[in-house]
Order: sequence, then structure tokens, then C-alpha cells
Amino acid sequence: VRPTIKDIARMTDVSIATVSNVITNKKYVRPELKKKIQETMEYLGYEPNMAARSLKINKTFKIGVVIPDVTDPLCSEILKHIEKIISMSEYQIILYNSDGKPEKEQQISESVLLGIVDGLILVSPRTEELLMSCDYQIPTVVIGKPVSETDADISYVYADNFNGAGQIASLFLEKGYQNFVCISGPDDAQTANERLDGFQRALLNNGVEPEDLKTYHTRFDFDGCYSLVIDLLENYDPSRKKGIFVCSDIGAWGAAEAPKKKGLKIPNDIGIAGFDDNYYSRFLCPGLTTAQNPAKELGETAANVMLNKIKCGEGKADKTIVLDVKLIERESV
Amino acid sequence: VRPTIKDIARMTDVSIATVSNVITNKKYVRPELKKKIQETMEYLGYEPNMAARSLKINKTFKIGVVIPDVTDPLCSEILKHIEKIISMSEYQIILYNSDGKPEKEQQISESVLLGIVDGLILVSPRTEELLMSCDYQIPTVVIGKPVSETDADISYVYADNFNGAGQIASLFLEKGYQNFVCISGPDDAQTANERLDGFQRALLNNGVEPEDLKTYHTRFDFDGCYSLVIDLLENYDPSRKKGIFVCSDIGAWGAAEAPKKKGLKIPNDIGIAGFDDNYYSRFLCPGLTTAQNPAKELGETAANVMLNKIKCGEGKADKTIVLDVKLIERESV
DNA sequence: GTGAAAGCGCTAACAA
DNA sequence: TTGTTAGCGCTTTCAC
Repeated sequence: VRPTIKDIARMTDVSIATVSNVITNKKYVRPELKKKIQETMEYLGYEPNMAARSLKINKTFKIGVVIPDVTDPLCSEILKHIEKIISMSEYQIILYNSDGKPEKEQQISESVLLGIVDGLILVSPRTEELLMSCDYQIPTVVIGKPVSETDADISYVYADNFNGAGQIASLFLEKGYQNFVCISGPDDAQTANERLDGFQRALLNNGVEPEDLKTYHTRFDFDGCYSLVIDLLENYDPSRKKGIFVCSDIGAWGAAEAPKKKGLKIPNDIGIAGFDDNYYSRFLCPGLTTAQNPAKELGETAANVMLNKIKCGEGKADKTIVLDVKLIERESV
Repeated sequence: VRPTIKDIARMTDVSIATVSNVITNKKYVRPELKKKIQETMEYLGYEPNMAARSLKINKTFKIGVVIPDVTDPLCSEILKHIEKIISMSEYQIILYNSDGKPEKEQQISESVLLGIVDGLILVSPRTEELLMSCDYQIPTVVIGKPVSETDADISYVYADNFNGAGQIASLFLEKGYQNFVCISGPDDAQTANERLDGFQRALLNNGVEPEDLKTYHTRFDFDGCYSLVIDLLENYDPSRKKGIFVCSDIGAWGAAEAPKKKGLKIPNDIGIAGFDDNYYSRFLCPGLTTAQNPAKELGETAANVMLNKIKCGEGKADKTIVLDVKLIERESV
């Protein structure tokens, strides 16, 4: 049976208050007494009862992390680095899967998180539902862009998607591409659309004619992008070399498959670029040129901001942090 | 400020005991009273204080999941399905990353998990350290094979690696391969070695001469396997067609790169098979033939067994469950 | 510098 | 059927 401070107190002939004082380290206790108490705790294998402490001081030492899909390489990378940082503190992570569904996010935020978590990290939540978190005054950090003004205690950390996509555009231009396609996700995929905007703006600002840029929205997976590009390649004229920018690596994988099927060579006949830099993208043949979503920094920063918010109280932590994205040039452009 | 049962009781003119009774649903309460109480709870947005409940009934409603690496496609797949099952119960998941390091596993099991978790799911832990969990009588399920007898309350669920590897061997034989290589992980990678055994046994039992099978242990990643196979391909004679079985998909990716570099065609000149069936393996060109590690079933089963253990008490749940692995035939053999 | 005691919100045994 | 009450393990005033 597990020992409590009472047991320690009895064995050491002190009061439970004194034992508590050495545990919390908030009041001075005579060194020799302190030592004796610590030895007894060690001896009995004492570990504080978190439930009791939580009840008393009204903290749970848990941080909720809401992820759309642990299975997505980017999400899991972010999660990994959140975990790394958090596990060095006294906090622990409670994991929630939102499936990318607003209802699930809402449900999680609403009912589940009331007393059971001291803070909440939302990974790329569906935009509209952010507002949910405003109801509860629990420190929140969102990995993603702010969507509407709020006075709730929310911080945001996100990657500079706009600029990243611009770098892709510049690369295409440098290499002499003349005709462009941008494939974005579903209409409401916010980050994908920032990338589309960045790509578009950079191209247009550099003298590309609007009719030389076509944009599409599609299901953002392998098959969706594959069949879209198959269609685009009807009557393809390689003399006006096409550069296809797909706003996510996994989609780019599908897109890259299409030219291969048609006997077109990447990057000689056509260019493909992605966004994210999945771990696996280096293995695509040819290696996928892409913009690196800074998953590691995203996770670490979000976790650190969270810890700060909890420690310093409302309003003291950064409101918004935007992280640079880096061009990863391999062989597909 | 958050309402408590006291508030509900006062507003409803009943005692806190009655309120508690409608919450826990363990004693009969007059329907009209019950309704009134429930309405009040709804109205005030009451949510039970988990810390208090935990303290009282000595349960945390948390399940610890210890994962070597969330970033690994197999692990994250398992985790996803654990989460799916657990989230349908009243339990929640606390996530721990072990980095595949025994020390970390031990540390997690030892200090952290005492009172803060009702059960523990360990995903492919390093064998020796399993014993740790025996000290605490907390329900444990291990995704992986039992290594030593113990009377602790541990259940095991794992895939039939031996048989899966055997299926790969049979496929090679069927297709007329005559020379074989098996690449396993580091010496102490238990599952990898089961696969090696299964492959070896099946081959030898079917008349393959020992000198026609070479086995290797290596760092189990892309680069390790790549350079190993590059070496193996010195003076390669395609007339005695070689079948290479790599005990994990990610290694197989590396292995498959080597023949390509040397101008050898897969599967015409040489065959490559993997094990696991990562989500990404279908995208390798040619598509990787592999044995499917049943990640979904592994996760779901482990979670269900856990829930049973917690509900039914010690010893009532299955001790050991082994799951079938299925051959996924694509184009690399 | 140390101890006594109240009380965090809840459950369950017992009384009514 | 409902209410009273003790107590889970801990922190924290407030006395001493």
C-alpha cells in the first residue's frame, strides 16, 4: 500500500505540515530534519498523490493536445516535439484526436477539458471553431493562424506559408518555367490557401500573365491529385514547360505519379513541387523539391509558449509567433 | 467560477448525497427529483471535478501509453487506434515517449506512473525492462511478445511475425528465386529477429541450402540498408536470382534504392520484400511487396484488453493474443 | 521553525 | 428514498 505524508510524518516524528513543507520547498525546514524526512520518503518510496494535490491547489499538471491525425507525418512530428518539451517539465500530455472534424474539436474543448487540463494546445484546428476555446479561460496555444480577434488568452504559432510558397514560385521562375499550376486543398483548408496566395502573388508580381497560372482545389490526397494531373496532361506541350505546385507533399506524391504514367520526365519535361517536407519526400524519385514546414520548431515553440503562459499567468506570453519556412531543393523542379 | 455539487444541491433543495446519487447513478432517485437536478446541472454547466473524484475513489481515469516514437508510421497507427477505442470510454490517454530507450521506459514506469494512471499500455518495449512493470500491480498490456514468465497482471498482444516472414519466403520460392538474403535489425531487436527466424525456417524447410541464405544485422534505417545492399551487389549474377527480405519497410526502401543505382531492375533482376506495410510503401516504385503488420488490430485489441482488465479486475482478461499477418503482394518480388 | 486544523469536491456507509 | 457525515491526501493559514 502506498505511503502518504501521514506515514512519513509518523515515522519521522514531525507533523504532516513539516513534511509538506519539505515537499513543496516553500518554507524553511531545519536541514537535519529535512534530510531525515527526505530519507524516509526515499525509504518508503513515497510519491505524492497527484489527485489530492490537484484538488487542493486546483491544478492538474496536464496539458491537452488536440491533433487532427497522429498518423499524419507532420502532425506526429509536431506532437513529438511538444512531448519532448513538456516532458521536461512537471506537466504531462493528454492526447486527443479530433479527426480534423470541427464537431470533435468542439466536443473535446467543451465537455472534456473543464477541470482536467491546465492548458490546451490545438494543432491546426478548423478555423471557425477556435472560438470555442474562448469560453473557458484556460491558456490556449494554437498551431495555426489566428482567424478572428478575441480577447481570450490564446497564443498562435504558425509557419510563414505565404513566403514559403513564394520561394517555390521564384525557383520555378529561375529555372525558366513558363506555365503554372497550383493545386490547393478543399476551399476551407486555410493553410493550403495561404500557400496558394503566396505562390500566385509571387508569380504575378514577376510578370507572369494570369492566363499562365491555373489554380485548382481538390481532395488533398494521393489519388485526388493524381487524377487531377492526369487530366491536366491531356495534349500537354512540353515546349512551354509546366511547373506544378501542390500545396502538400502527399498530394505532390500523387501529382508526380501522373507524368510518370504518361512517359513524361521530371524535371526535364515538367516540374513538381510540394510543401511540408515529409520525412518520406526525400525518398520519392526524383527527390521532391518542397518547402519545409518547420514541424520541430512549431512543436517546441508551442510547448514553450504554453509552459510560459501557465507559469507567468495570463497575457505575459507571446501572442503570435511566425516561423520561417525554408526551401528544400531536390530534383523535381 | 465552476459550480460544485454543493451549488447544485442548494439550488435544487436537496442534499449533496442525492446529487451525487444522480451523477453516479448507483442509487434510485425519484424521477422528478432526478430530472430537476439534471436540469440544474445542465443549466449551470456543471462538470464533476475529476481530481476530487479521483482522490475519493482512487482511480484516475487515465491510461498511460508508452511509445518508442510517435513519428514512426507503425507506432502512430497503433496509437491512433488505441486512442480511438479509449476515447469511447470514460478514460483518457496520457502520452509518454520512450525514444526506444530502456532507461526512459524504466523511468516512466517507475516514478511517474504511480498514482497517475490506472493502466499502462507499452508499445514494443525493450524486452528486458518489462519486468519493471511487475513491481506495481497496475494492469499492463504490452504490444509485443512476452519475454519471461511473470505473475504480474500483464497481457500481451502481438503479430505473428514468424508466420508472416514465412509467407514472404514462400512467395520468393514460388517465383523461382534461388538465392536469399535476410536483413534484420540490431541483434537485440526482438521482433526483427522473429521475422528472420521465420524466413530462415521456411526456406530451409523447403529445401534451400544453407549456403544460399545469408543473414545480416544492421542499423535498421534507410541508409544502413542501402549501403549494405550496395556491397552485396558487387559482382552480382542475375542468373541466380536473389531475393532480399528486409525485416522492416523503411529498411526495404533503402535496400530497393541500391539495385536502382546499379541499373538492376526490380523485380526482373532482383526481388525486394519488406515487412510492416507502412502507409507509404504503396508509393515506392515499384510498389513494395511486404507483410502487413496489423497495426490497427494491434491498437484496438490492446485498448480493448486494457479496458477489460480495468473493468473486470485482475486476471479476468486475456493473457496473450496473437494476430495474423497478411501478405501484401505488389510488384517488388 | 514547527504544529494544529480547516477544507478542496466528491463518494459511500450509515441513519433516518 | 433521502440526508448526515466522515474522510480520501494534500496545502495552507494561523498559532505557538
